[in-house]
Amino acid sequence: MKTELSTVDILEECFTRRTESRRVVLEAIVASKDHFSAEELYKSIPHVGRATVYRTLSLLQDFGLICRVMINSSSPRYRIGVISHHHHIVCIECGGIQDINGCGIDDFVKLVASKFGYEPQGHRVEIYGKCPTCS
Amino acid sequence: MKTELSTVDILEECFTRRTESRRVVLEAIVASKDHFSAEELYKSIPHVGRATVYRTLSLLQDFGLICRVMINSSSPRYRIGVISHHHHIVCIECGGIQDINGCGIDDFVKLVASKFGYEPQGHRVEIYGKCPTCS
DNA sequence: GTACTTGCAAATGTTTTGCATGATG
DNA sequence: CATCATGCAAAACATTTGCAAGTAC
Repeated sequence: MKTELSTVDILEECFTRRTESRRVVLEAIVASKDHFSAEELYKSIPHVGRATVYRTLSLLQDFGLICRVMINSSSPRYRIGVISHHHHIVCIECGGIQDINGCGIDDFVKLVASKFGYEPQGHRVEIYGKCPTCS
Repeated sequence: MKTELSTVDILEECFTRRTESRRVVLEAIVASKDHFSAEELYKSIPHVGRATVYRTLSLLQDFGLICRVMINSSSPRYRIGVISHHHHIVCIECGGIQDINGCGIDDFVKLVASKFGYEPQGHRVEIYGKCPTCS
């Protein structure tokens, strides 16, 4: 599974205009190890307006390059990853997020959805618990 | 599966004081068919202050009687139910939410968590798709 | 040059807080 | 009657929008 994102690729493919501001936002996102809030992102990059940060986040979300996760705070946090087929395991102690893939989740979801007559378009599976380090 | 909530029971068990405002808030929540936002709830009940609505929601969440779900809007929505073991299927068309239980989800979660060395404390599974009516 | 982007500031929306007043046990 | 809860208004945040100026293509 390669989540490697080339900022250049994204700039080329997703936006109609390649701009310095977007490049900076993208780099900050790619550099972020874990989840972040819009405001945190904004504060971490000087010289880029708040509105631009929010607008870029919104676009990236539309393109499915980042996704929103709700941990415990009231405001949403973002992280790199596709929202529509999203599953991770969250540590309630340190807040760390780890991807879980290839655990038969996709099949499981498909099964459950069809059981309810739904046409599955996406899913989100979040498991909360203490990670090995914290427990 | 009985999600039957007696407002009186809740008033008795969860709060140190039984008040009219809390009763009204609880009734509005129980009466709500589906998910709702804090603001919607506030507007639906006259004579109860906004702060009281938020405070009551917060308390009920602590008690695990309601849970927050993020659909697509930016602000969180609430619905009756336990957050720690929560799974539902959401229609992306009409926004309807349906509980999914007894599909082996608990076992599945336990399996995945242990695979990653996590001690599972809770989980959230959301499946998105079009419900039979909307598709 | 045209259309898309930006940054700012203001508008909008949401949630929390301080505090005097009122209700509960 | 002590304590907890309320309602209001203000404060604190978070997000969106309007718009003139700047930039990419």
